[in-house]
Amino acid sequence: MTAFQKRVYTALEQIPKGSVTTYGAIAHHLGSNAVRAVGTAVGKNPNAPHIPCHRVVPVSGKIGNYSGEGGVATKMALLKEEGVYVVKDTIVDFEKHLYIFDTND
DNA sequence: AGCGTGACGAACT
DNA sequence: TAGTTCGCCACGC
Repeated sequence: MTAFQKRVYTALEQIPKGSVTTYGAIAHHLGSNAVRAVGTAVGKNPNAPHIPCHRVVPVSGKIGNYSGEGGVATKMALLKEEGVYVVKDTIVDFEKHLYIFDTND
C-alpha cells in the first residue's frame, strides 16, 4: 500500500451514494494530471467493497473497466442500485450524477 | 536506475 | 464520426 493509493481511496470514499466521479477529477483533486496513475492505483488495489470503486468512471460517460466480481456488468449493476442507471455500458444522465470533489473553499 | 504497462484523456488524421 | 497515437504518473521487473 502506497501513500498515493491511499489518497485515491480516500477520494473515492468522499463520493456520496448515487453519484459518480471521473479518474481525471480524482487526479486533479490529488494535484496531478495523471489519470493513468489513478486508474492504475485503483485497479491494482480494489481494496474490497470498502472502496466504492464502482463510482469511478471515465469522462466519456461510459463504464470504463472493473476488476471486481463480474467485471463491468457488476459495476453498472451497483450503480443502478444507487440510482445511477446504465444503458449499453453508458451512464444515464452521467453529468447529473457526476460528483466534483469539494474544493472546500 | 531504466523500460514497459495500465480501471484514462485529449488531440490528430 | 471513429480509430489511432502520445502523454500523463506511479508501480513492477
